Amino acid sequence: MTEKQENILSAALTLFAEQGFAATSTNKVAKAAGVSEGLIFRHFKNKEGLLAAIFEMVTERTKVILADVVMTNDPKEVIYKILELPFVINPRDYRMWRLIYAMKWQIQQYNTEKMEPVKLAAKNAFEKLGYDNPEAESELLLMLLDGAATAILLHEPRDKEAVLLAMKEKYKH
Amino acid sequence: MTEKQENILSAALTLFAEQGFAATSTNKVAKAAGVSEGLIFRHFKNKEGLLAAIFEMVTERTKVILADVVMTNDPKEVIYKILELPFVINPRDYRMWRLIYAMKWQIQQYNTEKMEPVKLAAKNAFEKLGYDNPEAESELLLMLLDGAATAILLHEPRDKEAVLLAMKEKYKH
DNA sequence: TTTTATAGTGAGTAATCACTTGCAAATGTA
DNA sequence: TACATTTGCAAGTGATTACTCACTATAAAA
Repeated sequence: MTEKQENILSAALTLFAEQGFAATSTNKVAKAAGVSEGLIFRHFKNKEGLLAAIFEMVTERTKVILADVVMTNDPKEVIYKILELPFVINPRDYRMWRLIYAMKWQIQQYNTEKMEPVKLAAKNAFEKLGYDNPEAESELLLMLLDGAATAILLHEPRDKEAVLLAMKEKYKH
Repeated sequence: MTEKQENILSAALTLFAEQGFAATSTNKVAKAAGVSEGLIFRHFKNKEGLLAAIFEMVTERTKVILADVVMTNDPKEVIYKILELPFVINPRDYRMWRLIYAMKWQIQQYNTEKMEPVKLAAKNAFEKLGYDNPEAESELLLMLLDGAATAILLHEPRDKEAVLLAMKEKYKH
């Protein structure tokens, strides 16, 4: 991976996240990355290939982040760790997550699959804790996770700490 | 509002929701609506004007839907009605909501303002019920609402009824 | 009847789109 | 050194883009 390749990926990630994939021309990406437009196609074949490369990068990162949750044994800790996820995102990664969340509405497969192991871990935790309907509870937890992440990425709630506390409260017993 | 104007708005709504605003050409909209391309610009000035007209339509509809929640007095009923919102969406309105939720990531102002009265009603309800931090609780409730709506619009959870039940359970006391 | 206004068309327009090509410079590798 | 490969650029390509313009159709008002 040369420096210019990285520049292209970084510029594309920013622009795709800010303006959307379709609204971002390869010309804009090239200018933002400080390279010729042709180089994008040399390295990534076409515009979709560029998006695919970004998603590959993203998938690797998310695997690392989510691994900790899935490997946890204590059921209550699993739930708490899932709830904490959106609150411990590194602000440097915001553009990455914004891209993922925005693309969800255009491309289906990318997001749901990625969270499947988390959902399974949650379901398992709820089973261990004796919840009435672990399947529904895990579905609900992922909805909450999604909603919290959206709020943080879009309008940064005033008192994040208090919101997290209120969330955990709902899963005390 | 002539029939062709309505056709344009309806076709644009569908296409914008399915493929995104930027990825939908005015040519496509005209063909789907069965009118000449020029007519779009006669009635809506430009492509953004078309989007603005759609959002105006949408804003009127949401006002009607949300009015019922805001006018409710009993605090527990307010919370339940907010939670139920995503579950009682008319499937015919799915494309409308998908467009709104997708556009959230490109245009900021449209969505947050619209939910402000709901958030206020929720905060008021939590205050009446003696919750520790009504501000944080109302923020959390809106996150949950957002997450639930997203799940329903994107991948239609298996047992919606059970999820709603689990949600209400969290606000029993 | 003439005028005015609105609704609608279809063929343009310049600009921008994703993408290709030919060629030069840099970088390995023997 | 010589040669092969990769990296990079500039200048293209045809297709598509949002939008304009000159024009017609309909119909109500003057």
